[in-house]
Amino acid sequence: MSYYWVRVALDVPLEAVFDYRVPISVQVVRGQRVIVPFGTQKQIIGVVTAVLTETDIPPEKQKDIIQVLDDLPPFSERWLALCEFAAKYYLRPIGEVILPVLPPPLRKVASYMGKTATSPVERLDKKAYNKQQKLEKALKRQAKHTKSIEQVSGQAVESVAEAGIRIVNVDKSGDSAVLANSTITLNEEQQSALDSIVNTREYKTILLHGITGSGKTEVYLHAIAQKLAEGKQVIFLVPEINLTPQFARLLEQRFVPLYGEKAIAIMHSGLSDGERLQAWIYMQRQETKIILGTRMSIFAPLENLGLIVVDEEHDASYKQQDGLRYSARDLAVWRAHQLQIPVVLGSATPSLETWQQTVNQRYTKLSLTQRAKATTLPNIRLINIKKMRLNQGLSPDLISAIDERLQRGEQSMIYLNRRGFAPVLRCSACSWTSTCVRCSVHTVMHQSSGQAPTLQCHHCGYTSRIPLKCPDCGNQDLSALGYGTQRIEEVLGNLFPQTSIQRVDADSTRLKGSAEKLFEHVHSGDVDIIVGTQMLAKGHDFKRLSLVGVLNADMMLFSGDFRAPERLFAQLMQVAGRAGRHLPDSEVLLQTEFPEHHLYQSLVHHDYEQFVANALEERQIAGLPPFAYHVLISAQAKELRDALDFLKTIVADARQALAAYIEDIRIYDPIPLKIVRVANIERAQLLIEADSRPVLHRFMSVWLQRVYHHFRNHKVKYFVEVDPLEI
DNA sequence: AGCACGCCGACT
DNA sequence: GTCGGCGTGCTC
Repeated sequence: MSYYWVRVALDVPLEAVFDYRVPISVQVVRGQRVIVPFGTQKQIIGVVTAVLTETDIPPEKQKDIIQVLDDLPPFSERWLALCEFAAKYYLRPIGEVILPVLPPPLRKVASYMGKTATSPVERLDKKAYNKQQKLEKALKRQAKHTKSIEQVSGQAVESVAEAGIRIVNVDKSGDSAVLANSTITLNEEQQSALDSIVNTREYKTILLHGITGSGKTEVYLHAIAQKLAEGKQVIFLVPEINLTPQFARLLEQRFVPLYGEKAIAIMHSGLSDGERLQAWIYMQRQETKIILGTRMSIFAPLENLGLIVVDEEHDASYKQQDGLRYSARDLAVWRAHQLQIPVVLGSATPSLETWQQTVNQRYTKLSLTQRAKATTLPNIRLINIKKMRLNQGLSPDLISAIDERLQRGEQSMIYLNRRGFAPVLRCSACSWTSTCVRCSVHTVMHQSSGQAPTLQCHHCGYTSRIPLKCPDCGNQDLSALGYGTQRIEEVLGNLFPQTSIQRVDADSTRLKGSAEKLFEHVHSGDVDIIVGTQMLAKGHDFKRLSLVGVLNADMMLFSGDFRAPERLFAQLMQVAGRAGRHLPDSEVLLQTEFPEHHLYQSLVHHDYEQFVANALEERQIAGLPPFAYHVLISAQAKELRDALDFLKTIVADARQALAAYIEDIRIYDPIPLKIVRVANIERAQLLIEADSRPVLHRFMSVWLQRVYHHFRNHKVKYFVEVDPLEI
């Protein structure tokens, strides 16, 4: 028998490619999934990246593929090129890109090995078919009874069927295309931004810089409508799962009547395997017109894209923090370039990387400077708390401002980025503070209504009861130090006993789906005061909100890395933007000990451009991104020493063996992470910096090959991150 | 990353 | 004797 070979991408962390033998009678093409044997025990699913007429693998090592999976069309060249680029750019093997982006049923052998040995795709199709049959029967039955009613109501009727699927009777004859967009008229700025987007017929990255409330969403929706009308597909990225429901509603309202249910797919990590598979199938069969979702949606296998939208492009959530550490925003720009289509990056506070690209004319900047609704920007006031006596963390100004809102029947929001009751428990007699046994951090005191207080570690999740006395000196007077959302909720409850207070943080929204319910509750208007963390800052449009109080902003001012101010400014702009979207005389009160700080001064004047000019100048002087490029290697081990030694060893190797490459590269000293130990693992990191990205990449790929082959050490695990956000 | 293989100590 | 601890090496 004669054979040929295929190169298969596998989800294994190995810097190698795997060639398998295929009998000539079996057809396999690039982009197809195959089941192959791996090692002595396992069978795994891989993706064919090349078809070969020969291989270097010695014959005794060669194995045959087990099965070719053809339940979906093969992945396209363009899609594979996207994955190949991502693999190369983020310095990972191709299999670690391709397989993890697939819904689990498509990449797990188990889903093909059941009793009936069918494919999960077929099973889902069958299920959908049965549902459809059941539905049609039900509709027929219903039609008999309700014929007369339908005649009265005339046209499109929404009906909820037994099977739980919503059917929309599409009225194809009517002028619903006009209807879909005519609901809101654009102002001049919005219109000209829209024109600029929809008239683009080639690659262009457009920064849509619009203050909160300036109606970016409306511009997106109009642009999407236009591209869909041209028969194109659209990717719409949002930073987090929380934001998908509200955008889904908007998109469904406008586009389901025109294009049907399947036209909109949702994709995020909160979906079940089945839901993800279903969305993926519709996409790969090109039935989807719009994919709305979080970062993973940038890998949507759509073939006829006309536009990519990245909302809140500055948001750190676009960067994946484990596995393949990709930036969905950056891949969006790459994909737009590949396809020669426009990509819109929207933000009120663009990242410095994006802004700098508009300065050097690589990206096009479009600005929305007016609030779409006729409200003014909130007045931002800095409360100098340096010499002020606070009442349980709250300044008198803030308390009376809240009181005022209560009198007027308006909503207030207290924002503090710190969940729990108090950040630490302390012994008033000795120096004991509550710390985690597994991590080098303080444990946080938690105490919410009716529940026993606990100490929790926010890094490893370890939870314990509150000690009755100090473990060091036996003193019984332990005090909760500082304020978290739970404590502020309690304080507000005491100050304003008759009011309805809702806390919104990771703890109050822990259960699946409860976040959405909670936000609905807030929107319903029954809530007078909202207390919460950054979950509140993003996207939500609270109609009755006219006061935002910000409590611990200073904490972020000097903490963390060189990007901390940028993040803080974006966060504060965003949270300030919650106020006064609908009500006049709205204000933001920010408690700070440094009111003269230029960041706060820019904030008071709603002056992002001043802030960004300042920040860019600082970055340029310091030789930091966006004027330089970073790669970060982090190492973990039981003992910090081992992690540091590993990093020192590979640096020494680079200096010795790669002297030719290293000339324009700056390698910093390995350092322990600020939080050295998490879950009993100690961590260190190494920053590599260069002024040229190609130079940095060339060096890194050569170096990492050496590290992989010569310094594998089972005591130390290491990760490589290109363009790290936190260093 | 898994998984097997292999070489040492503790237990029925 | 054998169960199982995890160091070492391999996966087409």
